Amino acid sequence: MRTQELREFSPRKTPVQARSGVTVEAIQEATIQVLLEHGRERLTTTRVAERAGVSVGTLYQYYPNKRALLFSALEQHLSRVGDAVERACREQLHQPLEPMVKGVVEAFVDAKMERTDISLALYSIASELDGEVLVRRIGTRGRNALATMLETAPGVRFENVQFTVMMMFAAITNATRAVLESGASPKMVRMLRRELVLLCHGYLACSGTPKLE
Amino acid sequence: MRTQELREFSPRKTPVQARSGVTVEAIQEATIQVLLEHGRERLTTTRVAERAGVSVGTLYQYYPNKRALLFSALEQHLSRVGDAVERACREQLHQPLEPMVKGVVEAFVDAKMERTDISLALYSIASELDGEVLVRRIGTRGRNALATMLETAPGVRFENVQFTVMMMFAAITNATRAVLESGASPKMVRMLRRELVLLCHGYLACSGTPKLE
DNA sequence: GGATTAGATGAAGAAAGCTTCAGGTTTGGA
DNA sequence: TCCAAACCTGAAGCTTTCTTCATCTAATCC
Repeated sequence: MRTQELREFSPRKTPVQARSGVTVEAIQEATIQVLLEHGRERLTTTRVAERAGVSVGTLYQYYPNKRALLFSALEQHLSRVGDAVERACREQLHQPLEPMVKGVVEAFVDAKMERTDISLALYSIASELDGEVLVRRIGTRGRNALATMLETAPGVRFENVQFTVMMMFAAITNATRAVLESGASPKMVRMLRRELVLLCHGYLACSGTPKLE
Repeated sequence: MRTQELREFSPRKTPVQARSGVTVEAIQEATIQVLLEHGRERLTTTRVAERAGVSVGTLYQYYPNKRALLFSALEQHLSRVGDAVERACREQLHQPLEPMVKGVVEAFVDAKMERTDISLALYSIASELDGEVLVRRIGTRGRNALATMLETAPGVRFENVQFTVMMMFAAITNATRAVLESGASPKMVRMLRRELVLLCHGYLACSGTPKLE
């Protein structure tokens, strides 16, 4: 499954000359734009190509099929966010709960808000069959990093870290989504950051039990 | 938009005889089954009809088009959940925070778990263009009920109830979704209930400020 | 029991979109 | 300058799916 998936979605040709590099980037950007403007239902390869200023044939030289196009967009975005979260978790090892939460929330929200248009556009394709796989894969990566981090928190122990992390992760991702979908004004984003820290920290404080070192 | 939407999605014919009532129910059930088995991408009207044991023509006598079929399924489910939440909120007016949270969480989780297959199947179509509208509409209903309830909590005041509720709502819905998507074993569901109460109550306790009556 | 209405059928028309491929253009090195 | 490789084009084939409608069967009422 894994190999087949890679074969089905891997690019046909890697850009060599500069112009094709430009072309691929134009296609990627056009994918997002079309997704935002017309929605997933009405995203067609022809329309994406048109928007990118190239012909359909060109699109098919770099992506073996339509799903690969969407898959690639989602993959790029998700791994960027996943990396940011993992990095934040690594940096907060052995810190007290509060900075841990703050670091992770900050990293996640920042990563999502860097390109709000991309984040928004991709929600709709994340529910596609192949998208789900990616979301789950990267989600697991993030949750594992979170769990590992939490276990190093001094003075606290969690009964079931996996579950606790799942709850926290669900809250963080969906609250961020809600803010994105309601416009993501700077004020909203500021509130989101603050309230997410409150929520997660409050939860962890209730959920964890004191531990004697 | 509202009228047109109603026209486009409203049934063509209302069942009169008993046998057609059975037919419509079979179609509704088949929709869920096909959604679960094949996914939204490969849900076709022909397949649904086949699964329901009727012909396509019959399906089209009760639903003007494919989207109406999905819309109807989602609508039924969402309003059932929405009603449950509204009822719970009404019942907990003027109660302390803890029972409020408990009541709402219980009601929501119960409603979602009553038919886990339906809940699961519908996530994929909630992101359809028309689905989003419904989700938002019912979501707003739920959030308003929650806000109204919270404002009657004795001894607490919230700076920005709307935002607080949005956070809580996002956490509740997505944590439930995560549990559903990972199988929703009875043990998991029990933990979900408990942890959601912890999370929400912890958050509200941190977020609210004491109020002198 | 005959007429009227409700319900069911499924082949076929129509539309839409994905993908290919034969042939053209541009680039860059020899 | 010339050629091979990289790149681009877009009309057309192919497939898939939605939706209709002429026709048939079953139920209901008088």
